[in-house]
Amino acid sequence: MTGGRTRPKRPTIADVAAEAGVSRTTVSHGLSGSGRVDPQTRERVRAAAARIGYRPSPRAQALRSGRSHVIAVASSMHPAIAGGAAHLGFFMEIAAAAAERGFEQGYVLALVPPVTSDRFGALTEMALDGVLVVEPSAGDPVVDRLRAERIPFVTVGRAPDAAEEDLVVDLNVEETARLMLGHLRDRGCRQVLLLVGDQDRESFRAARQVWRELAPDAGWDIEAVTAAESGGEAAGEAAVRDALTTRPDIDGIAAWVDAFAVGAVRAVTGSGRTVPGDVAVLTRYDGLRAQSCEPRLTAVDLGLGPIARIAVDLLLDRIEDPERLDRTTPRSPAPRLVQRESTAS
Amino acid sequence: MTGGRTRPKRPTIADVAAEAGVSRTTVSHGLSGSGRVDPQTRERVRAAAARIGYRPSPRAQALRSGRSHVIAVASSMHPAIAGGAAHLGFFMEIAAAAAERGFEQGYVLALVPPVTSDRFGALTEMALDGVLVVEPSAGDPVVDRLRAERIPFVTVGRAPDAAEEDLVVDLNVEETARLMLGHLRDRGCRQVLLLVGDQDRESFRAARQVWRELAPDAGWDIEAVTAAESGGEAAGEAAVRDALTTRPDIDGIAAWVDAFAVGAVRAVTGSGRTVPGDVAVLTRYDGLRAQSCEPRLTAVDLGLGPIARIAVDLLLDRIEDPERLDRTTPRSPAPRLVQRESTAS
DNA sequence: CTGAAAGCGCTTACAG
DNA sequence: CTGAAAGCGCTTACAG
Repeated sequence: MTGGRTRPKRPTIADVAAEAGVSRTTVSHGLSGSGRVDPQTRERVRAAAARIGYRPSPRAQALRSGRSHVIAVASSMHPAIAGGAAHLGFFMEIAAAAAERGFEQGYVLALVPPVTSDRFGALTEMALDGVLVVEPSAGDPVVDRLRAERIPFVTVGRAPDAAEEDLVVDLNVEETARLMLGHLRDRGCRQVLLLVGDQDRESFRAARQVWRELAPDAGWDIEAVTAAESGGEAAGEAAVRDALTTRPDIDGIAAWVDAFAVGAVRAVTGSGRTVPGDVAVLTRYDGLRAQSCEPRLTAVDLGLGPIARIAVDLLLDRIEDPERLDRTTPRSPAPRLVQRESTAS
Repeated sequence: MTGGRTRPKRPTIADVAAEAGVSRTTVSHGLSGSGRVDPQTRERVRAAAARIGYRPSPRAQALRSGRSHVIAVASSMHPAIAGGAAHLGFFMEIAAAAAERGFEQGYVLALVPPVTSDRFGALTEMALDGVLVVEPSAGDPVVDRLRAERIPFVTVGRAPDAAEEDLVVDLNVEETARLMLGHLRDRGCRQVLLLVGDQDRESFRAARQVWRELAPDAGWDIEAVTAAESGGEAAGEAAVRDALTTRPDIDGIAAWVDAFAVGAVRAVTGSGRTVPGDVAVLTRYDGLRAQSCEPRLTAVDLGLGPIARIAVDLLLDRIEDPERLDRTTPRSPAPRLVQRESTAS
């Protein structure tokens, strides 16, 4: 008993085999339930495994099976938007729900932080079985990378340049746009400013399209305005400040990004106007930003939780059967307008 | 050329060896930079690898090295608190910062959702190199599990029953308690109610202790009140409603959980009193909840981002050198009181 | 400087 | 029903 005690190595399947007096094959079958094993033998194997505290090595299983049981959620959105000052919002809400669903199914969900393109390589250095991509833009670098590396992925929201074979969970962008812009119209807004991000995303496209549909009858004639997604609240504020100078008749603002909406309120207030008295403001994503803004913002409940779950299930289907042809996606929950003070009449 | 095209298998190190006309050993050395390889040979290997699009298999590397390069962040806090209605808050703020730091270091961060104890087994079925545990309670089941499985972990905040050898990043609980309760005292509160969660956490202990220190001089004589962490805002509201009935002289409330603070404000308002006119309210964590509450809540900026980074670095040190004895932890940033309307004089 | 061989810990045809 | 053997794709002593 001289010499330091060596750290006890964790038992392997060979140890169980020795303990139970059977082969490794039989241990594997006995423990996993695959193949036919005599019930008595199986019981012996189980007991032996329990006795020595055996737990199969996930790393070995991963190599053998090609599955790491790790999925990830990624976004090409700029950190200022994806995370926000307090690192919260759209992205994290999806991540939290996806993590929960994944865990239920035996997968762990990794958070890929918003990174610059030179770090995308790292994405494929990790053993990811699949990836959820949140609101991809046209030519999204994350999507490109995933496609090139043949890593299964599902987009939450359709990329404007989505390929036929891409798996997509719809964000109901058109319906959402109708809810928002229809609300401003019904409320009687005479001149509605549309404020979207500078990336080419499907939700922005839908916003523009629906705006154009409604504009003629409603008498709206302002061009949509764009703000840098990387600019966050300040960018939204600047854009609206400029717009109000050029077009003092604006009495409604639909800001597609919640950070922009907060900036929009500041710009309106800063110009001596009131919300909603002089200008009504609403935004798409009903997160804490919308709820914490003063006044509280009318926004859309997109059902991000259920949507994230659907996306995870779809991704796991694809991972577990990469050849399946069925690409029908369960319907996403319908978006719902949550009216608050910012558009009160 | 009959038969369907078979899916091209991704190249392995053997393919590179063949392409470059060297052994697998040399490819491995050449690509990783380990061992000595003739520069010319190395270049040939690099070129061959690039030509056939070789990427080392992370799963094989994981088995060989025992490192999956996946770390996780977990919490035993109840979902209602850890996640909250919109799935945000304390936990996610730490997760976001930790994910960023981990990614920089070549690790991916997984989100372990708040789960019931019967699912903790799943924790060890995943190939995790290490885990960050957020604010463990005494007897925390996640910590127990990790210890039993010898999985490296770092706690963010000290467990009341932390072992000597545990790695801990301090949350400065005592300093935080002094900031909060000192502020209420300095503001002139005559009777301060302390509201903490029903789990045994270090931060709650510090709150009680500092309260007891200040109470004699300040003339405070109410026992601290506890609310079920699983009850969220409603639990906080109920607890404060009861307290106000028994002790109508309460003019200050320090709610250690932000959800409780929101409930506290409701209870105060619901009793016909005003915040901060009749009762001042403050809370520990300065998240969106504190900022979005009406009125906005005085709270403490704990520096969760920097703290999460420190925790990740500590965890990776431990993972990469499990035997190291040095347990000194970098100092966490000092907490800072953020004064808002809820405690205005 | 280069390579043959062992081995990380499993699972899965394949024989018996 | 049970087991010997191959193999997933690497890396690392060890020889040469």
